[in-house]
Amino acid sequence: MRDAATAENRPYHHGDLRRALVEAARRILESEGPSALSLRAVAREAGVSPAAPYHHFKDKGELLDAVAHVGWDMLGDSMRAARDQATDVRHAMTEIGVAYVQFAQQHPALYRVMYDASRDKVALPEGMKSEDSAYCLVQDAFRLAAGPDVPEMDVELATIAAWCAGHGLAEMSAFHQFDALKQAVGGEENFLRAVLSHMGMFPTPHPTGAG
Amino acid sequence: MRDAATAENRPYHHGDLRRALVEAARRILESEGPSALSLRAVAREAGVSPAAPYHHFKDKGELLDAVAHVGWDMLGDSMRAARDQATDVRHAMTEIGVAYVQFAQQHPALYRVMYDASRDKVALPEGMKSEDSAYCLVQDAFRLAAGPDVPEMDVELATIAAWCAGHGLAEMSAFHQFDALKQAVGGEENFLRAVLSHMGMFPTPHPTGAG
DNA sequence: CACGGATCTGAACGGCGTCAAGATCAATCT
DNA sequence: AGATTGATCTTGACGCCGTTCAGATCCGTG
Repeated sequence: MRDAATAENRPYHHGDLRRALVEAARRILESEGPSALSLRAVAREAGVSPAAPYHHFKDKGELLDAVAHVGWDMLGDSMRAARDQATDVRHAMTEIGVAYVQFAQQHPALYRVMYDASRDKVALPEGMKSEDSAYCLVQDAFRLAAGPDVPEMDVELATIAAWCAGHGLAEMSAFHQFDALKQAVGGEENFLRAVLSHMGMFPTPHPTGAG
Repeated sequence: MRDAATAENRPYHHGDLRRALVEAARRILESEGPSALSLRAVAREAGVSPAAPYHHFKDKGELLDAVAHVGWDMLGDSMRAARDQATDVRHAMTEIGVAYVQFAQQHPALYRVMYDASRDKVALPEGMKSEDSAYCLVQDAFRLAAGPDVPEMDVELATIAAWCAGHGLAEMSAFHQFDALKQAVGGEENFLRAVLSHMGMFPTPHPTGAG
C-alpha cells in the first residue's frame, strides 16, 4: 500500500500514479466536497507536483472522467445487489430505484461528478450506458417486468422515464426544504418510497400509508 | 438604455450597475455558456472594474443567486402560460411539465445556474418555492386535478414526484444519446410527451401512439 | 460650500489549469 | 558493461480566477 505517501520516502517515479490520483480525488471528494476538487489538490494529496497528472490524463476533465467511471461501477453494483435481493420482478424496479437514490445520498459529491463529467459530452459516459452497465440493468428489469407483449419502444421510454425520475429525486432529496415532510412520513427511506410510488413505474404495496 | 457601454463615455458612477451586472451575466450565459461566467467576465461585459460588483453583491454566489432569481421568474411565467392555455384541469399538468422541460432546453445555461445556485443552500431558492412561484403553481395544479378527497400529503408527494421527474427529464434530454429515439417518436416535443406519459402523473390522450 | 457616504478604480494576494524545459530513472540495445 | 532512449516527474512560468484594500470620484445633504 503505497498510495498515500509522505513525498519523501518515495522514489522519483511513482509506479502507479494514475490509480493513486483517482483514489486521491475520491478521498478529497468524500472529505471536502466537489468544490475542493482541484487538479493541484489531487496532486498534493497524491504527493506529486501539480504537473505530474498531465502524464496520465490529457486534462482535468479526463481525470474527472476516470473518477466518474469508478462511480458508475459502484452504482451498478448497488443496483444489481438491490435487484437480486428483490423477490418480485415488479418490485425489483422499486428496489433498484431506492438503491439508486440512496447511492446518490451516500456519495453526493461523487454523484455530482458523475453527471458533471457527462453533461457536455455527445455520448453518455462509458459506465452509464455501455452494455452491462447501470442503464441496461434498468432496461432489462423493465423488459422483464413488462413481459413480451409490450413493444420495445415502450420499454425504452419507460426506462428513460424511470431514470429521469430517479435522477431528479436524487438531486432533489439533497434539498433541505423537504426535511419536515421526510419526518412526517417516517424517515428518509419512507420518503423515497412514497415519492417513487407516485411516479407510476415504481409499484409499491402501500402507496403512502395514508390512503 | 445604458447597460452595455464602451467604458469611456460613461460617468464614474454607473447608476444602475446591479441590474446591468445581472443582465451582463445573462448575456454571457446565452452566448458562451456557464463555464465562461466568471465574475471578472461579467464586470468586463458591463464595462466596470473587477472589484465593482462587490459593492452590489457579497460575492460571486450572490450574483448568481440574482441571475437564478430572474430565471425562476421566467420559468414561472412559462409554466403559468402553459397552464392557462390548457383546456382540461388534468391535462394542465402535462402542459406545465412540457413547458418546464422546454424552458430548460431553451435556456440550458440559465437552467443550470438556477439549480447550481440552490444546491448548497439550506432552503430552496426564493423564486422556486416562495408563494406564488413555480413550485406552488405545480402544487395548486395538482390540488385542483386531485379534487378535495385526496389528502394534502399525497398532493405534496405528487408535486415532489412531478417536479423530480420534470427536472430529471430536463437534464437528461440534453444528452445526445437519445437523439435516435427522439427522431423515432417524431421530434423533441413528442419525445418529451412520450416520456412524461410514462411517469404516472402526466396524463395524455395517447401514451405512445404505438399502444 | 464643506463633507460624509456611496460607488468605482488600481493594484495586489493566493489559488487555479496548463505548458515548456530540464531532471531522473527503467529498460533496451550494442 | 556502458550508452541511449523514452517514460515519468519537477521546476518555473503564464494568464485567469475570486477577493480584498487603499484611494479616487461623485452625489446628496447640512
